[in-house]
Parts: sequence; C-alpha cells; structure tokens
Amino acid sequence: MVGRKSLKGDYCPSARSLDVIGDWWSLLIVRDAFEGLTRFSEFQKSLGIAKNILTDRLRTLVSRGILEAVPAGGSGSRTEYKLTAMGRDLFPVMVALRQFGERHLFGPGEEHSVLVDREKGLPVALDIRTQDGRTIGPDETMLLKILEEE
Amino acid sequence: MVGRKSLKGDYCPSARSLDVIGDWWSLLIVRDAFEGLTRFSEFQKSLGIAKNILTDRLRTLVSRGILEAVPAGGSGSRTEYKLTAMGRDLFPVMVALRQFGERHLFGPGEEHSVLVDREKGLPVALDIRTQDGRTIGPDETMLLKILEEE
DNA sequence: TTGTTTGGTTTCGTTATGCAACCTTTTTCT
DNA sequence: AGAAAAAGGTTGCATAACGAAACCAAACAA
Repeated sequence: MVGRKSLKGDYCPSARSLDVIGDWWSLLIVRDAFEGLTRFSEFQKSLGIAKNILTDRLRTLVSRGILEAVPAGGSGSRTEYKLTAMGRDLFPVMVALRQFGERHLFGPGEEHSVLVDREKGLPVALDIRTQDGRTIGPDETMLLKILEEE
Repeated sequence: MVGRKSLKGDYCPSARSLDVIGDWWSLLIVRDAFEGLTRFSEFQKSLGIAKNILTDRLRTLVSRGILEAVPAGGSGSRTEYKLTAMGRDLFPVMVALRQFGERHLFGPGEEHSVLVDREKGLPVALDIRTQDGRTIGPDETMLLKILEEE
C-alpha cells in the first residue's frame, strides 16, 4: 500500500466529505458528540473502540475542525471534545443516515430510537427541495460538473 | 483483531446505516452509481480502487441490497450493477455529504460540481423540518431512546 | 499520602488494503 | 472464422491500519 487514497483534490464535494469523515469510527464519534458526549472515556465506553484508535480519531477530528479540544471546566485540567460549528453542520448527514436506517434496517415491530422535534415531540423529516419548494428525488436532479483547467 | 465490530444490533438507526454503507469505498461506489455508472470497469476507472477490493465491495453491496447485479443487455453476457430501490434511498445521505463538502471543504473561488434541479437548473436544498414545516437544527431536536428488554 | 480514575502510549499480532501478475470469458476487428 | 483486445475478475505478496492488552503519568478523591 502506498497509503490510503486521498480525495482532497476531487472536484466532488461528497468525495471530499468522505475524505474528512468517511472513516468508520469518525461518524460514530460525531453521532455521540451530537448526543452530548465530550470525554475520552465516554466515547470509549459508548463505542467500545480501542483506546489507541480513539486517540487517533479524536486528534484527526480536531485537526480537521470537526471537534475542538477545550480544557474541561475544572482546575487542572482535562480536555473535553466538542463539536465545532463545522461539526454541527454534519447534522443533516446524521439525520439522513438515521432515516435510511429507520426505513431499511429494522424489522417490523423492532424498536429503535427516534429523532423528534424538541418542542412538539414529533419525528422530524428531511427532504430535498428545489428553490421553489418542490420535494424531489434523484431522477429530477442532475450534476453540473465543473471542469478545471491547468 | 477479532473482526471489525458490527453495529447490526444497535438500536440507533445511524449506527446500523454505517454498518451497511460506512465503509470507505462503499459510499463512493454508490455515488458513482447515482451518476449512472454500472460496469465494473467504470467504477474501477472512476475510483482508482484496486480490483480485488472493488470485487469485494460490489459483492457486499449486492448482498446487502444496495445494488443489484443484472445481466447486461447483450447476448453473453456481463453483469451491470444498479442501485436498488433501497440504494436509491441513500440519495439524501449523498446530498447531505455534498452540501457539507460544498460549505466547508472548498476554498473561496475553488470550483466544484453542483447538484441542480433538472427542470430549472437551480441548486437543490436539503433541510430538516418538523411535521408542521419549520426548519430546525440539532438544538431543537432530541433523541427518543427505546430501551429493549430481554 | 495513598489509591483510583482519566487519558492516554507502546507493543505486538491480526486484518484490510493495494499492487501487480495472471486467467478466463466476451467483444471487437479483419 | 480467427486473432486480438478488453472486461471482469482471482491470486500472491508486501505494507498499512486496526484491536487487545499492558503499561504509565497526571488528576482527583479519600
């Protein structure tokens, strides 16, 4: 292996995103961060991830601007890992993954957690829309490619 | 390693989704499939992935119901890999990743491809909304957890 | 101040990945 | 039809990523 391929230079935004958070653990860490976990041990307990790997992933997520390492409130002190503004912008990705899972990955009658509107307690919806408000699917869209020149 | 941890049994739909398409290559293959690629060689050329890995990923995606292997039109014949209905339901995930990338992973003035409404040619939007139509962010939501019993 | 938890690092063995060579079946060219 | 090329893989080997467990220093609690 010459090293895992990097997609940094790809013109496709999805590819670049995967380059940043496409790792198997990274999005799970982000998911937990959305649920309020901040400490090394919390992530480790929640995910069952090896400590050396968690160390690496947290560092990477921090270096990429998804998480920030802030000194924990106390005196000493230890660090807490919190989502940055950029990290919070991953919310739609998490919701999209969730909705896919809900629809396809649970048997009938099998229970799962549900993301709800805090105010009314009703499940949230995610949709893709045109500028004039129509909800659309993959077939009603197309990709406008930009060709770069040297 | 006793084998990569499986999240199949997790009650969190996001986790299960990641279990199915959280692999580094899988979502890139799905992305290409959304762009109309169907053949082994097309994916290989587009992604620069090693052939043995591509073989493995295509098989896995088929076995999980994301892609289907259909005999190519001709006489012989070779197989084409197409998104299933379930696979097409990954569209919001792709769009969410794309929007994140567009917002954070390109420098100002740096060009990238854009997903547009086929009819009007305008960029599409993705948003998360309550049942009564308000667009909301992570702070206005909460997770309703289901505790399973034995 | 002694012990315990937190937040790691190190070592080592296993798994995943990439590369290149090879192979068989289609398709294309003549 | 026959030869050549391309498609669609498979195999073997080298290396990088990963996981488990042991170890360790700084914080914190008693």
